[in-house]
Amino acid sequence: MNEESVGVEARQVWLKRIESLCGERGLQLTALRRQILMLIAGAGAPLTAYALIDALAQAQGRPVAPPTVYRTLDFLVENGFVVRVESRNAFAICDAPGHHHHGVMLICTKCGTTAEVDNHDLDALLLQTASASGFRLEKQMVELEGICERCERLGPL
Amino acid sequence: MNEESVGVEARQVWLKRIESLCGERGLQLTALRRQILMLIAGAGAPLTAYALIDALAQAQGRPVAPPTVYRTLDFLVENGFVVRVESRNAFAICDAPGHHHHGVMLICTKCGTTAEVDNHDLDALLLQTASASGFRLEKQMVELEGICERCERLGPL
DNA sequence: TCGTGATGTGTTACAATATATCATTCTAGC
DNA sequence: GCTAGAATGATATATTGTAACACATCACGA
Repeated sequence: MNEESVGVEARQVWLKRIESLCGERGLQLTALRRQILMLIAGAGAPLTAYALIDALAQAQGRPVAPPTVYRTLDFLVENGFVVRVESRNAFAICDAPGHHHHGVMLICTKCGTTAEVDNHDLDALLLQTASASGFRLEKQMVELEGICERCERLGPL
Repeated sequence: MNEESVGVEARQVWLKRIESLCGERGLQLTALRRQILMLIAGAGAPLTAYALIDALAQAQGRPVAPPTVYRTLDFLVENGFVVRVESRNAFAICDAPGHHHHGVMLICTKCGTTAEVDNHDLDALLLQTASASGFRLEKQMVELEGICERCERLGPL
């Protein structure tokens, strides 16, 4: 359906980055966590927890229970390695790993791919918008749905 | 837990506005739809579908099945009378009813209340951010979590 | 008047997403 | 090796959402 979202080499670089962050922070990048990271990175689009459960069961030849996967996802999200796409109940790689998520998620309704973009002005404006209402901002979620460039080019159908 | 989000009179005005929009557009504001609108409007915070199911069962003295409620919510969301809060799987009134939702949702993590604010600059910036990536924007979801002014004033606890 | 189609609601069954709880295993550091 | 904390396994269940079909109502033209 989709080409892979990141090339194999890019994925390796990205994983290295996460490994080193884990080193710095004293976090354990266990086999399971690594495996889930690579599954998400290798998918062309965000994966749901249950898609991961299936993929893991496939890969390991035995069932993996939901709590196991959700816990791992919690870890990955908390540490900014993965982002939860709220409007899809799915998880995507965070391509500025380690920062707490702070970007805009562009979600193509045709092919399902997502792209993350950062925009400092936008962040500032969101903060200002919140402050103007006396609201102390702690976490932002910006998800935009539409048609990605590639699908737009490929035309209708 | 919460005071009501809108006073009774304000709620009436708001319902009138929706009634007239339905008139203009040839939509039927049936008893069930009206009842669900009022339940959402009367709650201090967004309601989940199942909270509505319970409330309706209470009010009507007989069970109401999920599809009934979800269909009604679909109608209300499609027509811009209610907004779905993605990060909470819940539904809140849209206080510029009839426009397709386009605002920023401020969600207090302490008391659970939400407030909707519009910001034209923000919309423009989002559109620009999407365009810059060749993305054709169709729908935006901006949800900000934090502490609302009231909870901030009332202090820790 | 009688269809007939469009719309809204009821009902049953089930699918998909997520969490609570307790048991077990692993690992780092002593 | 021991032990405390972290990570994972396992079972059960809670929460959120849909598919599919039946029934009811109403407007409108034959």
